[in-house]
Amino acid sequence: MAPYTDQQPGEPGVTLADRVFTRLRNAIVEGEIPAGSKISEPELAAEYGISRGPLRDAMGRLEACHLVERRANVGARVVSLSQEDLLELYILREALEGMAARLAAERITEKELNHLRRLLKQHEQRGELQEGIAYFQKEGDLDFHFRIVQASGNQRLVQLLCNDLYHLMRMYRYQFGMASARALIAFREHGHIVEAIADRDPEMAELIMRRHIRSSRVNVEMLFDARDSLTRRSDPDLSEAG
Amino acid sequence: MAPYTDQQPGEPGVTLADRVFTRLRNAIVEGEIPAGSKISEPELAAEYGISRGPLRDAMGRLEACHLVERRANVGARVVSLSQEDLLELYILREALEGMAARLAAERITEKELNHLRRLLKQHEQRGELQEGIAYFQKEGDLDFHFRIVQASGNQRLVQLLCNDLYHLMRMYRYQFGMASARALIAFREHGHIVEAIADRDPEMAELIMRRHIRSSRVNVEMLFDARDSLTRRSDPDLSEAG
DNA sequence: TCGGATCCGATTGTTAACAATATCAGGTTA
DNA sequence: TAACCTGATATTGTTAACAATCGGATCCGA
Repeated sequence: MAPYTDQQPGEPGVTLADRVFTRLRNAIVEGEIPAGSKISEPELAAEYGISRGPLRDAMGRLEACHLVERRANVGARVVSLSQEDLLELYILREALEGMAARLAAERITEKELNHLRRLLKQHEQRGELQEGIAYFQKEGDLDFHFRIVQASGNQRLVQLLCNDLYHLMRMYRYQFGMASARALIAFREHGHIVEAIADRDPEMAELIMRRHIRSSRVNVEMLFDARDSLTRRSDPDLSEAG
Repeated sequence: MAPYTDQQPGEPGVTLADRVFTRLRNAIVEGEIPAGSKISEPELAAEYGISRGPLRDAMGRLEACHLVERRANVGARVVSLSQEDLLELYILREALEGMAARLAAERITEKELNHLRRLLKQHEQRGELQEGIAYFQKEGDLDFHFRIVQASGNQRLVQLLCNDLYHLMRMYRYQFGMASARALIAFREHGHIVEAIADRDPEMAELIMRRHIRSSRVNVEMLFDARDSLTRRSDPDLSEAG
């Protein structure tokens, strides 16, 4: 299981609300509860065999990590992912992970560095890259980014990226299924990032990390544009309807 | 009232939990409820004239913005601010607001630009700067940063900075009372930032904003170091005790 | 036929009582 | 004396019932 998912599914997790929160988050991220769908409190409570109290608690936390949206006296819905929002996420990651790479280059330990190298080697040997799909879908990519952020030593950075943003990224991947020819390129860029960090070159590490994430964003942007023009061609209504 | 506080104190705010959340957040940020103090649910509930349900809801939200920390079956405490944590916050701001300045330089409207210029002029005319204290304490500083972030047009950036980080910054200011000789310098730097944005120079805008925030951080760091060496001299225990 | 008011049903927000857990004081034993 | 166990107490987590609000269907009038 990915290191940034803070709990095994079966693991206790002190309180009822804790456990339900973790289960719900997984269910939402992996699409088991569809994006944009309404969530009924009594229904879900019954399904999980608890009362509405702890469920509402869990819902509150899900709202805090932007996985559900609530309106008073109306109810909660799973967030519906938009292209614009995904692009905004990439902007945030560019800023935050760029800084994380810089800090990592300053403070990383030899042990963490070796972890990183081993991770890259694993990715290489698994032969996942040639197939293209796996690197993104199996979240080897996020694993890598996660370790860099941890190496930054900035707890607030770790917390923000790993508790909120990465789960959202995972959700987008499950929903949009982002496989692309960039897998191999991305893998090579990861190598360059590790090199810069190993060289203790903060400037370079930040620069490459930012370029890396920006390239991902541009790639996604192009995919969206392509898809948009396709759907527009097959749904001619959209281009004229008033 | 500062534009990033999303609600007037007396304003309804649809639900009980909403109102209590806002009131509690203010009380904590302004130090009315002291940092590090334990929070008793029954006690607070009685004080605010509500039951524990909505109070717990509010507490959950406060936990989400890192203003209180909870441990299951033990209780909640107001966060206790540490120097390390404040420095971490500055790192985050450097990354995020640097990016915000870059985006603002790309997309700001003339209207927003005029707002910014007017704000600076107000700060100048009020003569708050000469006294040094006011610019930070009265939050003219945060008002300025807030507008830049808004001009970035990135909703996620806005949300993250204005709902969480700025409230924490305010809390630090109330608690540590950060007045410094940097007020006048900071004001001039704000001017340079607006210039870069007005020139539509994203690279420069980000550079200056980052340098601006980093200078604040270094300044705070020096203040801490000075204070530490002082207390160490007057509390000789600390330097030897095992 | 269309627009709007009104009622009904369902859902959410709130409350108060109940259960489970941790803290702390006191006593016991090595 | 110190460490450990034990029980009382208070606090939190959980539950189920109650109140308030919203959305939609129905009915009425123009």
